[in-house]
Amino acid sequence: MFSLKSTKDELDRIVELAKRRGFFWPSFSVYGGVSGFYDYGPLGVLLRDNIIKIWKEKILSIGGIFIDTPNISPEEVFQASGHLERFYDLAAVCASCGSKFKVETLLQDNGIDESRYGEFTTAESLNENNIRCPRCGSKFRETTNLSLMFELLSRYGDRGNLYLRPETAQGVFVNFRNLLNFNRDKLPIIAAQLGKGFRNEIAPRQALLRLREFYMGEVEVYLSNDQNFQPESKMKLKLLPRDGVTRFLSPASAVQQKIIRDPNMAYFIEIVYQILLDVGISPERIRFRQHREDELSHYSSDCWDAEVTISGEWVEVVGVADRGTYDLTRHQKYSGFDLTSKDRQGKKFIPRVIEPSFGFDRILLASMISSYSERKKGYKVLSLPKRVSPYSAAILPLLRKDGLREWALNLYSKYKRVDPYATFDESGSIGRRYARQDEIGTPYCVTVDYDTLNNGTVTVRDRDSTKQIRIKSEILLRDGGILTASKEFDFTG
RNA sequence: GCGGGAGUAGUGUAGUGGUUAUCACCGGGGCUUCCCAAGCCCCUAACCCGGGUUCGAAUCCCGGCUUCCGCACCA
Repeated sequence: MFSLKSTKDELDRIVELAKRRGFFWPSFSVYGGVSGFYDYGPLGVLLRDNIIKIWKEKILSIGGIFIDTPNISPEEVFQASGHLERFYDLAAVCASCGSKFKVETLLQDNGIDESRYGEFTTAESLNENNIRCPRCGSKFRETTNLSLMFELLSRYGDRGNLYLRPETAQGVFVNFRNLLNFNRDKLPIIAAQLGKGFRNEIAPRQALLRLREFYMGEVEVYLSNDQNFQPESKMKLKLLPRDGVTRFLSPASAVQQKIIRDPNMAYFIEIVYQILLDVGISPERIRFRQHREDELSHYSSDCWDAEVTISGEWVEVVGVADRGTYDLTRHQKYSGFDLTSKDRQGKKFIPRVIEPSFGFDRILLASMISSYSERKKGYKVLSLPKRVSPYSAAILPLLRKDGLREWALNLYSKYKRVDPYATFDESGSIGRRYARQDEIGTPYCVTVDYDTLNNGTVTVRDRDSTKQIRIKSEILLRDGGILTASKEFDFTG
């Protein structure tokens, strides 16, 4: 997965810009920092919210509903989900070199049946069976739990521990009954949740690519037993199925050709693709890769990842997993609660679940990287889609004198009432201000100049072409502000 | 978590035992300027943290933290 890295690659460049301009910063840096955590700065918050809004509106547009459940969950949930079992790796620590190895792997490497796992939970048991450190050949000192879940110190009565959720999905599963009632017993249901997930990564790295606390948007699609979803568009996308042969197909033809087995999966792959394009990731950077059998997580029977190329690596930004009936079956078993639905004949069944799971921090990074380009002498431009950019417009006085500043400030305060996503800048030369706005992706700069004083017109500069038009300033003050007005702008002249 | 590199203003850097700690960009103020990081003047701002060696440490040593590269991990 990892490959060559140039001295100053695209990830480095974006991280440098992001830190400098206030998109994101490493957390707790005044105390030396803690790896795996990043703070969003003022521009990052706006950018992230815009990206999430696009996601949310797309999910709503296909009939989705949203819920919001706690970050903290009791042990029962993760016993049922299988996370406790799968997230608790036992590791052996070498007495000599201090290296840690998963006990499970050690057993495999020593040809010991893994079902005997329970016998090898202590360093003594490993040493007695002559299992030695693969690195230096020494004995093991101890075994420790490597938990990928954050466990809270506060316990939940005598019912076990509390954990920070490693995924938001479980909150949607345990609410299945409520969701079914809400939807008047009808399937399919598209139920989504935006929230944070927490994983105690061993080696978080590469800024927002691997965080310990991150924004997820998980969509749990409960399928009915008959009519569900069919892919529609003819848009072709890059597919890399398990056979390793890359194809360029629409999801619909991929189903016909049996590249994607299930039309529901294909439909959501299509939805995911549209969202990624809408937030500004260029199609050449996107592919959908099917997981290998041995790569599938404990709950899924099929999975297609949306991957984006960043600094020459393919990075997962969305996973579209077929979770089958795994989660509801488990929760029904562990809770004793009826989590079935009824088909038209009144027969009970547990619905199958398709899950598109979005990692917004990575999507944000991919969007920035994909939008980044340089003009002359290091002049940087973020060509983010208009609706994604932190600011919709910057209002600028050409000069600070002769009443231009006052005029611009007045326009700014009126403009903020129709569109609060605007900024004002009067420092430095006009060229410098255009450069600043280009660098943070502001699509339009509105400049108040001497003609404005005479006839109330302003210039509007387009970020991508740097061309300008002149319009009456009142046009900007209509509902929707500049993003609506811009539909009638023509910068080609 | 292991092994190896590296941590100096907001950003990128120079500095190999004694410097008012370099330079550039950014940022701020002023002059100028009727549209694309122009020019001139001024200013703010840094040696990751803790111990040690030394008369003296940004510099050498130890530990921690962070970061990068590789390995492992990424349910």
